[in-house]
Amino acid sequence: MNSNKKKSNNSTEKLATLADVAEQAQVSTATVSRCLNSPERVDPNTRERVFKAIDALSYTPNFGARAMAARRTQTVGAVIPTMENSIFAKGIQAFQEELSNHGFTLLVASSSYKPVREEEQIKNLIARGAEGLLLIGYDRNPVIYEFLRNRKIPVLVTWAFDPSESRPAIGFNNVEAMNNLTKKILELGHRKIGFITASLKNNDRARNRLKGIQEAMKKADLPERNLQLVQTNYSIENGSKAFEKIMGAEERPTVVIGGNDVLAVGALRKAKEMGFRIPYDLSITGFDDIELAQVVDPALTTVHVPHRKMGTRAAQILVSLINGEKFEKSEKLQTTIQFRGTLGHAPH
Amino acid sequence: MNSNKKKSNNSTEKLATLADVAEQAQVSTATVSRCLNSPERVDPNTRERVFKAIDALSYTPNFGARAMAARRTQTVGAVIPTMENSIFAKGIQAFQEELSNHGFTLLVASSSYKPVREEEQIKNLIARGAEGLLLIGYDRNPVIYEFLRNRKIPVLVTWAFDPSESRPAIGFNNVEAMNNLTKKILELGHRKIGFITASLKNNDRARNRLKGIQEAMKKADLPERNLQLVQTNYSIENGSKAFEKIMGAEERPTVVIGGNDVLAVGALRKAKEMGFRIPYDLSITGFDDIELAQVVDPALTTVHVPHRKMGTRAAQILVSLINGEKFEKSEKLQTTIQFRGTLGHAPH
DNA sequence: CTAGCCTATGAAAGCGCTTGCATCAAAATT
DNA sequence: AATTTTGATGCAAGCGCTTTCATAGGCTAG
Repeated sequence: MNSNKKKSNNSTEKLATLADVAEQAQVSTATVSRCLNSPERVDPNTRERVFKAIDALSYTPNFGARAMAARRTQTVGAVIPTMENSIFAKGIQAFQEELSNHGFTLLVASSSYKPVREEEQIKNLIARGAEGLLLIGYDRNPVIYEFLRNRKIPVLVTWAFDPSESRPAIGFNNVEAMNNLTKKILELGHRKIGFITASLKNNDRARNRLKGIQEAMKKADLPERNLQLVQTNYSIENGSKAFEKIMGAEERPTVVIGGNDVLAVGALRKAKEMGFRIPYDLSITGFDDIELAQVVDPALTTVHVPHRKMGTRAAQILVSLINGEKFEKSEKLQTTIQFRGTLGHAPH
Repeated sequence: MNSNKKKSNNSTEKLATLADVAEQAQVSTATVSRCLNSPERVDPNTRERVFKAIDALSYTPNFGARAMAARRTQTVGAVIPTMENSIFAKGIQAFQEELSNHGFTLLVASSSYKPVREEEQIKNLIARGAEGLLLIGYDRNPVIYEFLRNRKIPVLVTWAFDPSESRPAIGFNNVEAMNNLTKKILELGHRKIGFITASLKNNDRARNRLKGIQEAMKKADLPERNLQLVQTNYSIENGSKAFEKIMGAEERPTVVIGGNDVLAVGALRKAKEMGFRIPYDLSITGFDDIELAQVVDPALTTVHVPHRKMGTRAAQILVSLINGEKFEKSEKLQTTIQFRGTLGHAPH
């Protein structure tokens, strides 16, 4: 039946391809391709014919084929721990906006704070052609870094900046940020501290925040047992539970530091439920300064992180890395303490 | 934007391909491919050799090539209005989890509530091989639906259920949900209502929520002018501003309904700032029941939406649609009113 | 022993695009 | 008028994979 080489284009059967467009517009596929990728290189008349054909067939390019032929995808990937709360939302939003200014598309995936899942997602993004990767924090299996290095995929670490690490990063110094906050807390007379943190395992940011607290306490000659810490997953509910646990202990702290705002807000809620008057009976602090922090009552004293700026710069750096520009020095962003209503003097 | 620079030499050595693996393992590419896709069809000894080679070369498949050859991507796309607040987060999370149970990958994109942007994103997802699409709400350019129909891409509408629409959907009835809430509000004696909503344009959910309010008011013989409405973009800040505006009017309402929790929380914050005692002087309600709602003080009375369930079912339905199963009846999920602390009797 | 059937594998034809090189007519230069 | 340059286009070779079809042995059954 089909001895004819030219396939008759039955438009209800298959999707239009570049070749179909070419045929319809009476040009070669090369020309159609050029219309799409560098329109200025084709004659206006031809161009018009081609676009008309594209329209008529409601053709859309096939990304996979394009990527394969051009060996370029113009996409970068990001793996964030979670999308469920908005900790990363603002930064990623800015990242994405800036990326698109540079003609790149962002693919986001989330790892649920699980290293294995992160690894899967990284591979998946690579398979999908990500030309660069944004990763949160430094801490992950070296094998993965090696893998990425072999593939020559630029990686930018963010949400953290550690002067002792050499790989490209843009973020803030978690030790320092928490250290500053703790100093402030100690100045206010607090001597017993509770700390609700994410699991310290596989999480350099959480570990460094802890370190910041410990260093400040040490400097103030406070013994380690004055720090009571509980690890839990990030969620308001878990923050509440952790708070209960801390307050169930023999010697109650006068201040509870949340490893992030979500945890702190959970603690705050439970504290109010339990009848604590914040900040008179007890102080609470957070970290990140997400919207949540401004909305609770009293509003949360927290460490402000320049999310948007971080995202924007991250995009710029990653793009330049992809374009083969030389390794720029990692960038440290400044955090500030955002004083609001939940931090006060230690009760008498 | 690019290209006036010499391209960086980033590949002296190339990445391992299927062919490389084949050579290394002394088999044909067909066999390697089979090892990857249906291992049971190749001899255990051969298989072992192949996997050893894969490992040795740290080979990873190229998604684009695979997609092109197999004409199958096992991915679905979703376009949500925003990632910035967590309105869609929970549902999408569940959607994604269920999808991966079925061997599918999710690609998410956000439209910032802009139709044009949504259209772009839809095309982008299609170009990337999405085999099915999850879209929020019904309201969009028919051309887009037509486009999708031509391409035979199943589309599932969610976050809304409208009995008068015929396309597949899973969600809740926005009219009804808001109608129920309003009835409750009227029962409490309120007669003047403020409504802060997202822009009604291009947003059937917002329009239907409004409709729900109007119908309830009509039934109670309240004139239209008893409803004061302001449209704004979703953000806490905008909620606050809108609230101010409403309260600046001549006749103040005794209850302010937020089109969603984010707006309601903004209103609540401003209300407290302005000295209103909630709910004694004024009632406020939200919609969605996101975490935010539980955390403010007083906690927000809102319409609870079964986010996770919606996401999970959406995944199941979409997968079955992709597998060519026949159009199932759209599914309506039940919303409930979540009474908390911000709704009370109208001040006398 | 031979026909018939598996099973494990390979050869090769695409999938839909980009791009280097070749071509050719028209414009610019001599 | 002859030559060179330029601009617009086509040809065809891949890009890295899957999959049909063919083939070669090894078994089973008669």
